[in-house]
Amino acid sequence: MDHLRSILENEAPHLLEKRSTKPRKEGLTELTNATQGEVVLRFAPNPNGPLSFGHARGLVINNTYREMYDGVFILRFDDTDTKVKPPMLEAYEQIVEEATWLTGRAPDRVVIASDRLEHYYKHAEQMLENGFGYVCRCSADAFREHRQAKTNCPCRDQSPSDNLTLWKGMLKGAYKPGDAVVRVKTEMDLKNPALRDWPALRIQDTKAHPHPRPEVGSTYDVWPLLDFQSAVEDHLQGVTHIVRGKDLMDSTRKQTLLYEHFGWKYPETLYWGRVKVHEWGGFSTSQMRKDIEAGRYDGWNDPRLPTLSALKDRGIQAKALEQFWLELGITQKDISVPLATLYAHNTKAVDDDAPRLSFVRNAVAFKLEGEHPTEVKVPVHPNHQTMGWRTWKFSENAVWLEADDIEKMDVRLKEFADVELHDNEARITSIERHHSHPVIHWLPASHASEGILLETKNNQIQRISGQLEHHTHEAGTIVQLERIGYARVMDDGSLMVCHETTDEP
RNA sequence: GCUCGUAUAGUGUAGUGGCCCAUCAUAAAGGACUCUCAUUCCUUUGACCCGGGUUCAAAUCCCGGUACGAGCACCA
Repeated sequence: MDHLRSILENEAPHLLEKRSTKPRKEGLTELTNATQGEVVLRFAPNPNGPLSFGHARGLVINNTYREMYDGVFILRFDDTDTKVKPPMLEAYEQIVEEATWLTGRAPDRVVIASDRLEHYYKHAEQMLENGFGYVCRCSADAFREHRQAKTNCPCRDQSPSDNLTLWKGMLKGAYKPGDAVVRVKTEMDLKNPALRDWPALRIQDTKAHPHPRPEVGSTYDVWPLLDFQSAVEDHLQGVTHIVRGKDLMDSTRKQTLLYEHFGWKYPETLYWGRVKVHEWGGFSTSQMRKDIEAGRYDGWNDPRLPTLSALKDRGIQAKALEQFWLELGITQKDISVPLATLYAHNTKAVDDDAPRLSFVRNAVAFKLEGEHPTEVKVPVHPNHQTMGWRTWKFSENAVWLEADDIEKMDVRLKEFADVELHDNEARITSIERHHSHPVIHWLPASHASEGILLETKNNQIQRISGQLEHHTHEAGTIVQLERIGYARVMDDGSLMVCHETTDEP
């Protein structure tokens, strides 16, 4: 082999040159059967809480396809469970706002499932009339045995008119939750047990568990299950492509069977795998809700929580989230990603516009000794002088230094002077930079006030007090604290570290 | 248990039989620039789960194994 190579090197070196590599695919993979301008996509969260980090994937991917194909993006609230995962009234509005923030535009259409029960009823009736659905009065346990044994349950052979009568009974409240359910007829010997005569609508006690939307409240007792509601709604809205988690694969199969009964064409479907974040592990809206109610967290935008609002409050940009999710793309692999990747995107999104600011943690006062100018000018941003200058005038010779820095004897006060430190005195040895002393950040007492820096570390919120440079940045501005990192100015004037760090276990 | 799905550097990802001694990002290490431990730039390290088969040719196709994940709810 080596011999051959040496021959080639002499005789035909061009054969050894690396050929140019295939261009790397840009953006998301093409959708199958997609026509420009005719793609309809939807993202359907349960409004049982505000959006979390994981939801951002659905929003970003669907919205990106919408842009690629000049299509329609529907935000749909699948709020058909009032007991196990009850919707939260405030979440409806918040989710629309968060989706708009993340994608940079409002959804083309907002659909609320609980507004559309009549449509689902109508299709349930069609199903019963045409004999591909039936009202089943078996208990869940009894049916489970039929499912396992591949045997028909006694209700399966009822005539359409019997089914319709029973259905009217369901609507009138003749049955309690669990006593009757509408099933879609498939085959009881299908290979996948999950698909066998799956349930489409059930009864919920909305007196005990009213729907939180006042216009719905306790009006209805018969509610569709996700597989049915989603399938019918996708058809009604003309959805052409569905991108969703692979946990819903069986749902697709169930729904395809239903579509065949109705004679509809099922949308093209793409799946992604499960995503975990190293720092958070798994997370669920229901669990977060419990923890908040138990007082373990301080509301939905507690910085320790992986909600979109918490991320936003910490200064994570919509652009960074978008880049992050697009980079992961759509694979069915279950993955675990570090937050560092998100932070890298966020740094890129934020750095150019982040004014520099000095924050001296655990500040220690020093007296300045020696000749020096009466003011110092430091740039707002070292790479963009157009952003202006910060001017610090000395009204007294007092400066603040960080506790961790004062162990060093000789330091360079950034942009100012070389000093020697001892006994809370900082003696100026030179204004020009003569030595390679470590450069530290600092503040003149006349330009600093008490400040608080908030940082989440190891799932704890830490409040670090110190001296903060005077500034006029509005709440919401992302600044860079010199030698510390990016932080967001909060409403109360404190600063929140954007990119949390975790100690190695 | 049954059903379905997935396996490429530490983490993600590109790759659809020959442009592959495998792409890009991120992380790590080193360096340049810099009056920040920032930004920017450069360099280096580092991977096709295992075993068979098909083929002139396999990361790519087929079979088997293994690992991981999901579904088997009158949740979404």
